[in-house]
Amino acid sequence: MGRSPCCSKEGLNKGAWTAMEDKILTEYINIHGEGKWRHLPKRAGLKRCGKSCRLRWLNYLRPGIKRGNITNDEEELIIRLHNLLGNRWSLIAGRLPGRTDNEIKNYWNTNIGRKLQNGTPGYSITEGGARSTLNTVQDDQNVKNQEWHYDKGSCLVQTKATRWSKVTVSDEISQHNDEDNKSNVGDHNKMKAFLVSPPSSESNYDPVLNFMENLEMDGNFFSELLKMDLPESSSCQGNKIVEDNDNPSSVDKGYLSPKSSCETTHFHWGDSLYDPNFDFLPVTTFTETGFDWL
DNA sequence: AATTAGCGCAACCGCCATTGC
DNA sequence: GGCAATGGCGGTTGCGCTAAT
Repeated sequence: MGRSPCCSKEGLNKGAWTAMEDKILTEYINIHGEGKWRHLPKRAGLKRCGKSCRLRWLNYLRPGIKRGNITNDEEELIIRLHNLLGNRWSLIAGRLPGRTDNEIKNYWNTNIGRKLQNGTPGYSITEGGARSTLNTVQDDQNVKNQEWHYDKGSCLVQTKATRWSKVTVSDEISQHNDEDNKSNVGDHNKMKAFLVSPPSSESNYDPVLNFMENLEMDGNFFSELLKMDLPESSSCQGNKIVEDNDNPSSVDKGYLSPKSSCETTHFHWGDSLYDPNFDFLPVTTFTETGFDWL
């Protein structure tokens, strides 16, 4: 017996939502909160599928949704994030406050993707980057197993979102940067963060996604992010990787991997990630491993 | 003015992961 | 551990609007 549908399709409205439906849904969620989507339509008196209600709420009615007018900063960030993450719109949307995955996906398909496709000046994508890599391996069995994929001469790609433990970017970052500025070393990329490794069962650990998925942004995030002097994407060429099992891989992209479950480690942008006090395997520099997306 | 083509976007669909029993 | 329910995601579709012919 196959799975039952999420809801009966009979007698349900489809297509565009009416103002009345929006009002009913909004009022119901304001009172009862989100969740229980399957039962929501019946309880709220809506002739809609639960999934449809969820989508309508998340993409349109939810408070704080920004609509239209993707700014240049946002567009640039979308491109960079897409270069790293591929078509993982929800992850990308998570870094753009007020934007939904659907909106970003649409924007990509109708604007950026077309510009890239047409070779519009100023629009490019890292050779062999996440998007192209993902497309080439999409049907691979490994995708279903959430394993890492590597493409010769390209960045690494994880094909599905994975939960990671928390990363905290501490106050020391600003202090550290202040010190750098005072000493006039000219290295504004230095950034100290505390990386809390995932449980040992989560073997596919990646610091970039870890950082991405837990990074909290304030109003200055975009401007600060775009001001950073970061390496070119080509820097990912020629690096070697050492995987969890200590077997060197032939892939060209560096990859940080903890050997075991552990507490907290420190790293600097621009510095080697290897910390003798921490059981990380030796890898390439942090900037060369995964932050070429910026 | 009528028709057609292109575009943007909301919504739907199917698959997969997670959760709860 | 197995199964069903639920939630979430990415790909795709189709409608409505607008510009071009």
